[in-house]
This record gives sequence, structure tokens and C-alpha cells, in this order.
Amino acid sequence: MSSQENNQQNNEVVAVDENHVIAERREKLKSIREATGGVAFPNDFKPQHKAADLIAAYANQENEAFEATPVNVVVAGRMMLKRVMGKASFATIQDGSGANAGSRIQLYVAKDMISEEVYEQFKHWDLGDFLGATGHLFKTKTGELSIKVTEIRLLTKSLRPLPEKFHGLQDQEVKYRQRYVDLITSEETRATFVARSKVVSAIRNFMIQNEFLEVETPMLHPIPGGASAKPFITHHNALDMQMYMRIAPELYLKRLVVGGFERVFEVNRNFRNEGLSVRHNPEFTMMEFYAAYTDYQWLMDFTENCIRTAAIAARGTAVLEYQGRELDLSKPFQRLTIVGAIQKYAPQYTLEQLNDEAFLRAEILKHGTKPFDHAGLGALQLALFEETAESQLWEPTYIIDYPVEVSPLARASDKNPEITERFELFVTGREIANGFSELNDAEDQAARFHAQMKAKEAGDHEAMFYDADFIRALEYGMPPAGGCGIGIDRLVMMITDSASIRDVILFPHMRAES
RNA sequence: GGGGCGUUAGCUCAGCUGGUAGAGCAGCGGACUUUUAAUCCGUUUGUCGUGGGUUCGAUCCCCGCACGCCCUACCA
Repeated sequence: MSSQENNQQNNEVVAVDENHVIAERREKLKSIREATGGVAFPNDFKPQHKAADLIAAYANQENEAFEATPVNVVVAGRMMLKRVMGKASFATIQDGSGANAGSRIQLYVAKDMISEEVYEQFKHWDLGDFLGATGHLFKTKTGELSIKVTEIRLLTKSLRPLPEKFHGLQDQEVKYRQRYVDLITSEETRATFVARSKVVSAIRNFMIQNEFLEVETPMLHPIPGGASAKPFITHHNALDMQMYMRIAPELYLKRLVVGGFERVFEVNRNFRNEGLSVRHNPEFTMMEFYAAYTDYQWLMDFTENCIRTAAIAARGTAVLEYQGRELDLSKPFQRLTIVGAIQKYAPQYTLEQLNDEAFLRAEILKHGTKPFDHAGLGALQLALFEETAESQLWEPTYIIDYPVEVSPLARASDKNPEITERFELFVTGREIANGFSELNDAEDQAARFHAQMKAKEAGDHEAMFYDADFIRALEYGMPPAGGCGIGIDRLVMMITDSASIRDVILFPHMRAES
């Protein structure tokens, strides 16, 4: 598309989106531009106080004290409410302070405290405009801490009307597409993302306290690896090569363990070219970590601690409520094998049936899933687990002993070569984390990659590629290690009681606006 | 990919199994010097998502399409 066409299209969008409210505000802005000699958006006002701090410090102070010792303040914020009377008015401004990044304080604007000219201007300022005000604190008749304004200025003219002041923004599509509007008007939305930030920093602190080194590994991979998923494919022009957005950082982080960084972690995005749902976004955040000389048992204890710490940091407690149901992260997480979980949550099956491949195949088909032809007993048990038990795992539960054939990067059990020292953590019926004792036998890993290539040839599109450099790295020797990935978005959903992954991602992916 | 529900003023929503639309907020004008979603009086604003069909007549009934939300599938 030429830039001219592009401009035409943008102009059309703007034109369609205009309305009489915006037109009115544009006229006001035009007058402001003329009156100010062109400086309609000044940037010389420096607020000295925040609404939340003033409320914390003075909400309990009475007028006598303010009269005895005047408290002069300088504040700025977006005007959210406005009550104009003949010679004096009230306005409520909101700034970014406070626990949920949005606190409000009331301004009392009286004609005799400012000039008549400024009062006339004030009357025509709109909800959404940014104001800067100077004045002193007092309590109104009803006891609300307010600022008696001696100077007030318009700092930024808002051209678009805010959502209805009482109900706020209700349209879910607009909340996702225009998150900025959602954040202005919804304290709940702001609280969710403040909590998300606390979760992430709590996890970082936890990792650093446990002597992990934070690293950043490539997002563009020449070979997609570390998980079974469909990658986004892109192209590097200068190198003229196909590249893949990473589906997991695993193989790079393990290269670092080979290099001698014995404890590493990375908090970053993974990209998977798969469906969108209430718990899937094409790009999602993962915290993945590796620790030398640890195994999957250690990882389970550690992960449990990490999650509990994050919940307490964000919510002050590990006893949460999710979608109306109690979710207790304070108790030790359960540990069940795949077969054990089926026996517990789908007791209609006998142990004999659960070890009968033909029976399992038929049963899985009944649930509407077709297992791969080459699926062995372990994979079939796993498939039945997913159909019958997984969604019932409300309380935190580690499912352990995953079959080798679906765990190409995990260390096999010393007691049973068919299973791996691997776990997945399920909470509220969803997978939250996946970890295992790492496979550090280069020859075994090479054989597993070959098996994956065969599976790919046999039609398994998600089977892994052979990564020769990763094998070379393992050949230098990787110390015994454990590694785990925690799905941050899902963890935040759980901790913030959010029903959809889109509620915990600031700008979730949507279809293009028509 | 399959199924269900939705789309009406800038926003929040009404709209009676069919007669080309209303309220509140916001805006504009007026009254009001302690309001709290301020109040009171007056007033502007709509391709009823979109394209067809049925009908004398469609926001309403039927079909297609677009977009969204939820469920479901792959997956974390």
C-alpha cells in the first residue's frame, strides 16, 4: 500500500469516528490555541503532591488544624467529575497514585479565589481534561478532604469523551481494544495489572534471592525448539534465512547451564501460532528457570514456594478465591501419577483397563480425540487423563511420571526407562507449570531428537526438530539439573481472579478492526 | 474449526411477535458559593453492525456476511 493510500485510509477512519461531542471539543481546543498563542499543551506545570499521599496524610485532620497551619499543595490529574454551580464548583481529579494507580481528590473552585475569566474557562473544560491546580487543603461540610483552589490551569485538552461516568466502560471489545480507556475508568482493571506487576517482581526477587541469574536469550530462533507447538515463521532479509519466533527458551537456557551459569532464569514471551481462547494468547509470558544439581522433586518444592510467594506479594494471602470457589495455595500441593489421578478422579476405570492399550484407545475415541497411531501405553494413559481428570484438578496438583515419548527433553527415570522425572502443575483445572529433571546425556538426547524427526515424518506436525548445536553443547557436558517453566499469564489469572487470559494481558490479540 | 449469544446516540441502556426510535449520562443554553453519579429548567445528536429477502411498510421476521463475548477443539 502506498503512503498516500495509507493516509487516505487513516483519514477515512478518523472521519467515521468523529461525532458532535468531539467536534465541540475541537472547537474549544481551537479557541485555546488562539488564546494561548499556540501553546495549548504546556509542559511547565510540575505537581508536588499526589492524591493518595494527601489522603493518607490528612484525611483525618480537621478544619481547625488546616486553619491554624495551612497546607499548600500543587496537584495535577485528569478531571473525572465536575459539579458546576453559579459562583463555585467542585471537580474531582484522578492521578496515578495509590495502591491501584489511580487516586482521586476533590477541588473546590470558587470564582472569588481565582479570576472571573479563569472561572468562565473552567466551566467549559471537559471531563477527561488534565488540570493542574494550586491551593490549600480543607474539609468540606461532609468531611471530604479537598483543595481550595487558588490557581488552576488546563494542561491537556481531551478531545474524546470518556465513557459514562457512573457505569464506566462496559463493552468488553472496547475494553480490550482501547485498554487506555479501560484503565482510565476501571479501578478493577488497574488493580489487575498492578497485581500482575507485583507477581512478576515477587518472582524476580524470589529467583534472585535463590541465587538465580536473570538472562535474556533469543526470541528469533533458526530452529524452533524446547516445546511441541506451531511456531510463527518470519524471515531475516540480510541473512536471507527463515526464522521462527521462539516457542520456548529451554534449549538456550540449558546451553547457559553448560556454560557454567548454574542457576539461570528468564521472564519473557513465547509465541505459538495456535488458537485463541480464554486461556490462550498467541504470545504469552513464561518464567523459565534451570538449576544445576537439582531434580524434579526439588523443583516441585521450589515452584510451590515461588507461586505461594507471588500470591502473597500480590494479594497478601495464599488463600484465594477463584471464580467464586476457594483456592488454597497455602497447603502443600498434591502429587499424583497420571494413573493415580485417573483412579482418583475417574474411578470407573480398573487398573487392568488403564494398562490395556486397546481399551484406552477405544475410550479416548469415545471422548472425541483420536490418539496418534504410534502412541504407546504412557501416551494413551496421558490422553485419558487429559479427557477425564485434568479439568477436575482445582487444588494445586502435581501430576508426575510423564511418558518418555511425550517428553523428549526430560531425564528418564532410573527405575523405569518408559517414564521421565517430569511433572506438570495443574490449578483450577489448568496447566500452570511444567518441569523435569533435565536430560543431560547427549547421546540419549540425540536419539530422542531422531525419534521426534520420525514422528514428524509420520505426521506429527508438532514433533521437535533436531537441534545439532544443542547436542554439541550437551556433548561438552551439562551438569545434572532441573528446569521448570511457569505460565505467568495463567498464574496471574488465578491470583487476580480473572476469567480470561485477555483480562491479564494489557493488549490482547484481537482480529483487526473492520 | 464446531456450537450458543450479542451489535440501537459519544457512553450506559430501553424499544410491546412489524407502522422509519426513546431515557439517563456527556454536550450546548440558563439558575445555583460546600457539591458527592450534584440538583432544577430548556435543548442538539442516530445509515438501529452490514448486504440481501419477505411485506404496502422492517430496529423488529428470514438468509448471508463482519465483528465481539462465551463454550468446545489444539495447546501453556
